[in-house]
Amino acid sequence: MAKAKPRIPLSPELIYQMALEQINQAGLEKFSMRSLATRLGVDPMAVYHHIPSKAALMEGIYDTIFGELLAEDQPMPDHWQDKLLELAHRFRALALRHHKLFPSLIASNHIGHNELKALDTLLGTLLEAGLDPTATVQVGDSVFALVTGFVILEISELQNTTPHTGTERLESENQTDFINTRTLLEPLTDNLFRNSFETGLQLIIDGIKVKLQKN
Amino acid sequence: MAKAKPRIPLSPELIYQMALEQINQAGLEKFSMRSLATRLGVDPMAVYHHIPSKAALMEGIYDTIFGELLAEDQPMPDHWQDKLLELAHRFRALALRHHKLFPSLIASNHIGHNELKALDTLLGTLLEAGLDPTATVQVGDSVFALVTGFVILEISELQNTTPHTGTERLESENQTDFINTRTLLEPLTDNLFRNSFETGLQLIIDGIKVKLQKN
DNA sequence: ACCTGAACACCGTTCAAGT
DNA sequence: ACCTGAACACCGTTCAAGT
Repeated sequence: MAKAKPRIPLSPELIYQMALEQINQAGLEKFSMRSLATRLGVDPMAVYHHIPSKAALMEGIYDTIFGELLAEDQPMPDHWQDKLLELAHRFRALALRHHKLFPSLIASNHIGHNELKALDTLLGTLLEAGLDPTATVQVGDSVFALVTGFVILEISELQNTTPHTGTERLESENQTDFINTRTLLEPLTDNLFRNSFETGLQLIIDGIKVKLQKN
Repeated sequence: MAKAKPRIPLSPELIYQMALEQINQAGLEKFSMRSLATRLGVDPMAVYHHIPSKAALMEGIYDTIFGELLAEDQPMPDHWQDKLLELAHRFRALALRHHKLFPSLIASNHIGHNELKALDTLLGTLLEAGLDPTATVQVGDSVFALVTGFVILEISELQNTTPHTGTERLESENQTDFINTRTLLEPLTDNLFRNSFETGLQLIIDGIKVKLQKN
């Protein structure tokens, strides 16, 4: 439990890193400016000399993890479809890696530098595909919405430790209700959202192709 | 500022209603068990005799607002495409009506009775369209993810009072960066997400049609 | 320049007590 | 049965003081 005192003096980057570690280990609920200071081996208020508020700290953390998205070793593929899939998969991997933080990131309304960079890459990819400017923005929003929605869904299940749309939840309901949900869910077992994610991406890609043919 | 004392004694339903009113007026940040009690004209701890914890209170509120989804006067249309669009539009309207609450609702991992009911209706609609069971679940997840992601995006913008993906945000960045985002966003002005939402839904509907033709 | 420590105005929740 | 009020163990943040 004892933490080594930091040889290096405090810096925003170090603080973001330590905060991230703590959230990954103990969860968001246990995370506070005070508990972070304890982990840093420092007075509760020392952090305020580097970061003005808890809100600013959170935004810094969000931007830090978004930095992982485009800083990966693998190069981006050439074709727009592959590029789109690659971006989506990286986003999903990022979200699952930081699943304790992600819901609050999504709920936050601040868009950081690195998130903007990722969005720009997405828009560029759709332009390459041949969409006109208006369509690019609208499809870009759709892709972003789909991917964001999926990771939220998936993380929500992850925390529940119940498979898919709440099978346990379902059992507490009247046996004759939710007939569709019941009959459809039972045959399926694992990797449900992974498969749905791929299906959803393909759905949008097919939709884009329909859109491209119309022009 | 003075609140009338409740003639009716406390009940979970009354508490949910008052909590919802307070959140709509003052926002989630100002909302607390203590401020709620003040509004109810009651001791801070009185609420605990009806609802065991703040977490349970929030879940109750979430379920209350989901109840609005299927309790509307208009009947559901017949054709699966119209039904899907109707459900999506109702969900969006619900989310915007309760935009101060919705991000935390999305982040919450509990699925309530009324939310499950809405999901069941969605799955039934896709079955009617002619999808097989596996496809129904996967497409259902996709629709849910898309719609959820969109309202999150839209609410996030709403709170920013900056149009779309952060135009103000963009101005604080280096002028030569984010070239795609810059050139695409400038010609567009209002109702951006509304249009993107319709485009996204059409994208998925077209994708579903492609899927149906494959069988 | 950087960190400390007391203090302020809050939280959610427990528990014994009142009616 | 239903509500109260003091108390506990926390929060984020301000500010004057230390080195």
